[in-house]
Amino acid sequence: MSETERIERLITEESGECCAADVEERLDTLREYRSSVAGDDYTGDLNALKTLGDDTRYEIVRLLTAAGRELCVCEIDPVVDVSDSAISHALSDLREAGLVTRRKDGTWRYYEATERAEALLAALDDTRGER
Amino acid sequence: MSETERIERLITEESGECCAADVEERLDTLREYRSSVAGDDYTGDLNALKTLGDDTRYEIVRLLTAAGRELCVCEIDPVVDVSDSAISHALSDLREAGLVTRRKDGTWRYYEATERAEALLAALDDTRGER
DNA sequence: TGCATATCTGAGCAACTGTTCATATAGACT
DNA sequence: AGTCTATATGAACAGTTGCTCAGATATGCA
Repeated sequence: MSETERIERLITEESGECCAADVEERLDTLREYRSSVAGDDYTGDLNALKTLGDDTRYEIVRLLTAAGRELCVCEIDPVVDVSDSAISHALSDLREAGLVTRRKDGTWRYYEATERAEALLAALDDTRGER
Repeated sequence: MSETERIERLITEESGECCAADVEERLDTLREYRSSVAGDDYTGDLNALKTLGDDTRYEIVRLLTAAGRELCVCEIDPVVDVSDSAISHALSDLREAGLVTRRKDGTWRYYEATERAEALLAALDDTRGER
């Protein structure tokens, strides 16, 4: 059973009849949707989602936005329950994904959530409980 | 080097001086941020992010929103380059995460992106290229 | 009832990911 | 220079994840 046949069957059921041209047209439309997606570069989007979609990193970003200000690494350590090293790794990943920014001050490092991170959390907040 | 000492050192540098009460206050504030985060149930948020943060599933959701209408599984199959089974798994995960809805019609299954999925993609679109 | 088709489900495996431990870097002070 | 401290980095390992393959559902129709 080829995909062409399945689409043909679908169109027949939907519209009562279907010729080869209809199948081609439908496939073209689908490929167009696909290429409009693949055309742009969504590597950054995916990276942001992958990065934020981890318990530790998500918790850190929530903490930063709850604080509403930049936090020093040493302020994050006592409230997030993994090793200093894990937090450092997490912050580094978040920064690379464009979800936090870093400011140096002496040996201290201050991290703050970016607009992108806040936009994603807001999108989640706005749609919680939907189905 | 305890975390208390590190916070004490930070406050001293920030404000010139620091007593035990200052340290406690700062830690309380941080724990408050933390509990305001841990208090709510973000399981669903995390699940949505984890689920959307995968190449195949992301591509399917982008395809659905590009289409702007529900699509039959047989319309997704020909343009997404994994097995039927993988697509079925992906759609099932997306549905469980509240990112797509399903409508049955005979043996056909139509899937459509939810508001939540659209909100997340919009957040990404609105903040692309930021730093 | 029996067959064909559309989609789903579970097992198994290769690939990836997050954590910790050990160690490195870099700034501040002596 | 040497030391102390804050954070970062790399390797290694355990746990997780996504894919395919094989087989199961379930709907429509003869």
